[in-house]
Amino acid sequence: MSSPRPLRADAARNRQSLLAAAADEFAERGLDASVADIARRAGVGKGTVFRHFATKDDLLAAIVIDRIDTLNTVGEKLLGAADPGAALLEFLTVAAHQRQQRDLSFLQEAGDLSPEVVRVRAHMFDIVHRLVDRARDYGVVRADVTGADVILLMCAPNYVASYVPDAPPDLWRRYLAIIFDGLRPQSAHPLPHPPPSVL
Amino acid sequence: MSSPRPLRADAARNRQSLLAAAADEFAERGLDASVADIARRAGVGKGTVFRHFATKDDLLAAIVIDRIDTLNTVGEKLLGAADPGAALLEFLTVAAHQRQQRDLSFLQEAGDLSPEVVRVRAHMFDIVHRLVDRARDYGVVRADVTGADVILLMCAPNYVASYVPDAPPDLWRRYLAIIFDGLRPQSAHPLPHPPPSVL
DNA sequence: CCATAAGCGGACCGAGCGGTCATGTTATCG
DNA sequence: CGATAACATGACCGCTCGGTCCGCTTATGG
Repeated sequence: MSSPRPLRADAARNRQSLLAAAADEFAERGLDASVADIARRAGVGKGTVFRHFATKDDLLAAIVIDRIDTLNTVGEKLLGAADPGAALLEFLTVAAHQRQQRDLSFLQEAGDLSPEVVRVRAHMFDIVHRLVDRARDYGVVRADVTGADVILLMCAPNYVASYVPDAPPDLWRRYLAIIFDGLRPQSAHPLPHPPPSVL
Repeated sequence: MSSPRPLRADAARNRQSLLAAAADEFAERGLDASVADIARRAGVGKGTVFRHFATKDDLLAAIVIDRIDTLNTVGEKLLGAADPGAALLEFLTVAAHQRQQRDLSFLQEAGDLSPEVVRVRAHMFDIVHRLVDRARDYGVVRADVTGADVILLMCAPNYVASYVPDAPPDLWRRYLAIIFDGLRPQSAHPLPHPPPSVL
């Protein structure tokens, strides 16, 4: 599984610099941040980027996989929490907090996503489904909402907040709260469209 | 105000073809649809695009202005509706229905937006604020939600629905309903962040 | 300390973009 | 109908992008 030869010391350092720089750059300028800018920010040459990541998408995938993985770890723990409603809200908070400023839209760009991304993403989807099921049984999520709905709504708070020019960094919390209130049974009105089957 | 010379017949035809083609192309491929593709779709040369619209952004602006304008007309009428709650929901439905498939994100790209866009957008913002105020007084929108909140949340349903690969064209209605339920007083929990002041 | 392989850098490439322009075409009107 | 101004066209320009490649540097193990 692990590579037979460990990385050289400087190579390992550069790899970390690159991941950090890329995460920042993607966060600030969206997914069309240029590889050259990322390299400059990391203090390395452009060639070095492609030595570590065969393609720009691979670099993005590495970041995304890391984020989803830590999110999954949080999710697994929350599956055992005492209050399933608070657990779901906490999970969504961590998720939104993680991809700060800009959505990395790792769900998009269908077709050309690596098997590894597909794997961790599927794992995350499963966790969300179970968190939602528990919260629904517990009575804090309305009966007609599915895990797929929550997965889709998960990125909305960051997206919405990104529209205000100099947004305070926690503005997304406000919209997460509003959307979460929409998931509760108390205000539930009949939904005009069935949930999506896939995801 | 109006141009002194009317357009020649063929020029007027091409202009309409271009607007329609651009609207379709932007809807399908987002705002990085190429001018060349738009021209091909409209059945004209690339140079013709720039004869009618000095820049790609101007073309986008023309579409956006038209859409916001018709939305504003609907909004004005709804300001006099009997049921302010239904009026607000109807407005949001029309808004979401209009920018089908993809968000044109006319709020973004701050800085380089034409004065005309700023004008009609400001008008729309005013209408939303009044619709929300009326709905709040009527008791169908929670006390701690502002017009700015609704403006920001307005594009979310389309955004959310755009993530599912082969989404049914009306899926956004489901998420508009959920988000709208989040705006109702029945499920309101305290919001963790103040509303944005601008907009 | 040296030999060597791993790693690095940045000039370079082809593709695609928004936008321009000289040349050819056509609607319009006296 | 003919003169002319308005219009259309697509080759072309400059630019930026993701990705390549080869000559140079440097960490590493014996």
